Amino acid sequence: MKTTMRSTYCGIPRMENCGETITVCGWVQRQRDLGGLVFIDLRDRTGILQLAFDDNTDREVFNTAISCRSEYVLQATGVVRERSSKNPELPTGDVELEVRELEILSRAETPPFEIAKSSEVNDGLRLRYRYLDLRRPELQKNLMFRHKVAKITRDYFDENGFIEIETPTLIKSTPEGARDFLVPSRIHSGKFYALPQSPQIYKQLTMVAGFDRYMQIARCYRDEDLRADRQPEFTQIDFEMSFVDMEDVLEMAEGYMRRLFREAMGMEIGPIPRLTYAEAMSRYGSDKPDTRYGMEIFDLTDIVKNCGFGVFSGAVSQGGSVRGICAKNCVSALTRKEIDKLTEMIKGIGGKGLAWIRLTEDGVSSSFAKFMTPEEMESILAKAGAEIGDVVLIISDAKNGSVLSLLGQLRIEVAKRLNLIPKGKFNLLWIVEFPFFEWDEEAKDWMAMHHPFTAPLDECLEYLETDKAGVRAKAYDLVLNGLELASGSIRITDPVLQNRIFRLLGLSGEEAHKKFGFLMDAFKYGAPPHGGMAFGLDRIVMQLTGSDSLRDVVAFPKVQNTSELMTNCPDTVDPKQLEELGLALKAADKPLG
RNA sequence: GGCCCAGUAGUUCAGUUGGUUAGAACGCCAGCCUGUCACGCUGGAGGUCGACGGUUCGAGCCCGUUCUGGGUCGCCA
Repeated sequence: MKTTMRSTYCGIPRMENCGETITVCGWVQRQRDLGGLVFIDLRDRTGILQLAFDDNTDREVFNTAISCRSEYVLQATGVVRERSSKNPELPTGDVELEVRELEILSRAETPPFEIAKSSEVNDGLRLRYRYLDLRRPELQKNLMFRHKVAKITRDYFDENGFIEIETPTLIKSTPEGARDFLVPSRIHSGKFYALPQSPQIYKQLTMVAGFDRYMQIARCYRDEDLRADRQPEFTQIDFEMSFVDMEDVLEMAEGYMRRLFREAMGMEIGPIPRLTYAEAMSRYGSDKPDTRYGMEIFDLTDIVKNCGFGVFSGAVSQGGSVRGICAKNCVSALTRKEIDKLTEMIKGIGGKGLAWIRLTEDGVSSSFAKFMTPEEMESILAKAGAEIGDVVLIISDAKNGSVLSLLGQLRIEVAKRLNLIPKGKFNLLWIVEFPFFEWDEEAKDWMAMHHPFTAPLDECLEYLETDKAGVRAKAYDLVLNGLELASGSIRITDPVLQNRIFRLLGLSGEEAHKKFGFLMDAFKYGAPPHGGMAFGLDRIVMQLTGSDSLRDVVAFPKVQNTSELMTNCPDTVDPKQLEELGLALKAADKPLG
């Protein structure tokens, strides 16, 4: 084979290059054989260039062109010339390459699916042939954008004095929160490493070590089930700073977002608004609200606490609440049938039902009006701000938290169904003052909502023991269009306070020492106050590219059952490997075959 | 672990109440064609209807089980 002597990319040539001799390499997007005339669209990661062959073309070159099929890899040398009929669809559409030399570098079988711009092919098939799927311009664009985001990220943190430090990926398992992926040790038979869920502890130790500002684009692993916005292995933009409090971290993160939007998107963003967790929950029923649309939650508890509708008054008397949302100008879209579907959805996620009021030109219809006095209905509509054309949806439950989270999900569902979500809009939002503790119904105990190294707000220190529900943390999330983009906190550096927290979380001194002793020890030797956060790189890229799934921004993603279809992993291993590790598999519960 | 959706040609899909030899478009192969760019025209090949079992005189269609893929709840400190 000839040595490759590419002089430029396919997407580059323009009118001003006419007359230049160039060499391009790429894949055949399409070959058009018109008889005495052949065109080949040659594609590389930068775009498409038309190769032209006619009766001035060398006979042998012409015959080679005729034999070219889709996805052959070619090297073509020729002269750039103006086209006699131009193609406004292509950036290179004013020119073509008058080919003098053509080499087939590699032939290709007919691919299992077309490498088309908008090919709607079964996901499984695409993933089995991911290397072909990745030839599609959208995916190439996404991954190149991802590279750009990573580049901007490193530049930003570097310019702000951060040092990228790699932390280990074979670490000690700390079975709290998400499940760890485990890696058996050969040398220490019966012992295991874990893959990190985040570099949390190590990055804190870099602070103790005096690096002052750390960052890492770090691969992280969680052995939990997948979602469209969740992969078992993912990438965090992780950073940590010493001698700071919350404001400093938020400012650094905000600067990063401003830089990213400016350089990657060409957009200027203003100051990022803040909501407390409590406010976010009561207004949006979510700790990651999508503020691109309104439909905020309002409270009807006081109005209906003594009303004749038992469902409402009963919920209130059991300590619960009655709240609603108002869908403006949706009465024609939200038919009785549509509301029935929403009711089903609410029941599917643990709700008891959905009460509604529809305000049409012909009057008010409602699922519960007959139980209410006219004055009560009047007050409800006033509170809802409802006018003709609106639909009010109301949920009651004996548990406040359930009412809010159900309405939060309903709000999203209604917005999706009615297309209320504006496109091309990026709403960033800080959520601050997260609760420190979270009641775990299953364990019947208080757990750390963020992680146990999170510092409580100074003013909450006095009632850590007495009012756990009221303790708030120096923890913060950054939300973009209803998706959690980043999360972080100021850490505890006082060993006394840390031990107090461990006790409150039900960790004995002994247990805490076994799990985190090295961190506690480290803090004895001069720990600077520090804090930081971590962004989800995959999620940032997903949002900024307008992708619906992480799969569109990860080169080789896993599917829902956490396997990877191209390489077919996970897979069984040789018994010899197991033996070396001192592992034996339990017999399958069900006989095979 | 639960729930919902999908699976018919290489791909995307249609397929009537269960009734003859399962169709279309694109792709593929062959021939023709000098300005195409989703080239055009003519012809052709290509199917275990995801798999297994059941009901029936007869199943792509009905029933059961199962596999695969997607979404989601649980889960994700």
